[in-house]
Amino acid sequence: MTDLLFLPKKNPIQRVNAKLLARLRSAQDDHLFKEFGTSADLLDKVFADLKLAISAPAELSDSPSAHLADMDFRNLIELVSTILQSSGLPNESITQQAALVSQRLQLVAAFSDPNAVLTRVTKKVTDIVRTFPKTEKDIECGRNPGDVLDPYILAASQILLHGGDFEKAIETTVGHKAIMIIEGLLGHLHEDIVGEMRGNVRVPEPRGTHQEMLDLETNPFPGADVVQPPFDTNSQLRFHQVKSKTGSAKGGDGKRLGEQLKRLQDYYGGSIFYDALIGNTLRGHRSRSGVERAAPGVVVLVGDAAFRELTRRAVGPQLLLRLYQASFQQVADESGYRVETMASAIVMAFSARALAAGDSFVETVLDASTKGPVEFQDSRANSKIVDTI
DNA sequence: AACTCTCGAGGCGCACGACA
DNA sequence: TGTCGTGCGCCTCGAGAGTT
Repeated sequence: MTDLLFLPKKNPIQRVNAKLLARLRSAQDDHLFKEFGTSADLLDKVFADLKLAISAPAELSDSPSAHLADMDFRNLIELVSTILQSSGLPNESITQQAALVSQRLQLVAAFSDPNAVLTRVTKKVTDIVRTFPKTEKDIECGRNPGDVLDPYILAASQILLHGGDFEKAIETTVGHKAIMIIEGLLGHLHEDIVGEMRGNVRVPEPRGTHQEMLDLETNPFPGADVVQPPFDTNSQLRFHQVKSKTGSAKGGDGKRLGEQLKRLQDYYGGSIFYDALIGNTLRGHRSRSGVERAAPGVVVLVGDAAFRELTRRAVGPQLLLRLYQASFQQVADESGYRVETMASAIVMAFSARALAAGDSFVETVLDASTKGPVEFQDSRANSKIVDTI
């Protein structure tokens, strides 16, 4: 059994389940400066990945790898262009190659295995895009039978937003639903991707019962999304709760999450962070005070400041965008999903139904969203729902 | 195995009290 | 009186637990 480095043997973190312990241990070695001593080493790796027969210029052998890895994307492209030029690459291909090299460099800086991450993200996005609404069934009822299309919102959208145009209102409904699906996707994706970055370990909470109970074997880090084990004698064990935006946490969440973070700190030591990736100010933060009250000493971060701690790079937001853009484009090309196409098909279905019932569109939605057998609608007639349809 | 239920997550608009 | 900080409710989905 290997112990985690830079932490006392008696720290309970040494006794978390073996699989997780191994991931924590390997994260301790997974750092840019440990893999690449100099900027030249880093650039040579990128050239090799892209099968370019070019070597990094000698002067980069004197600069640490972080120098290249932390360059702003535009400056990086400029530098790479110069290097490619002096390497004798034909002028016409330099712009494109410089962009490719720079993108790859940012990915290598962020992940030890960028290809695997890109594949996983693309698969996840593909799966989610498949669930975008396509038929009238998809917008009439969510996956929970209780989530039906609101006919009053639909009427408001038709009349207030689209000058009475029903098809436009359906487009908005389809788009709104798709956006909500995307919100859910990205919220989870951020946590996953940040957890896969160098030096980090993603620690999802187990589902089901006892989600909040700390158990070294089954649930060692309740309240943390990402754990950063120390990478040298001067660094600390760090626990992060990661949110997309400051407003994501609902009332009471700050308090609950703060209590959990506090418990982790009391048990394992180290420092605790409450991060929101998107946001440029702490003003208007909905749960800052809640988390601070419950966990005095917690570090609350938004935007760049959060990315700096989570990615240990100066260009964290760019790293994430690079990955997403590559993946979204690929999935869009394959799926060909268009809100307008879906909406017009859905309106045709509604139209047939309204015609059959001799009603207007919204009227049929109103019926579908409010009518049902009494035993489905009245708890007095329904001690236990028996689906008889 | 397939379906349903349940709980908690996501983001946002809104209300309300504190404060300048 | 206007702005800010903070928490709640709404509507959505995901996924484990429970049921058939």
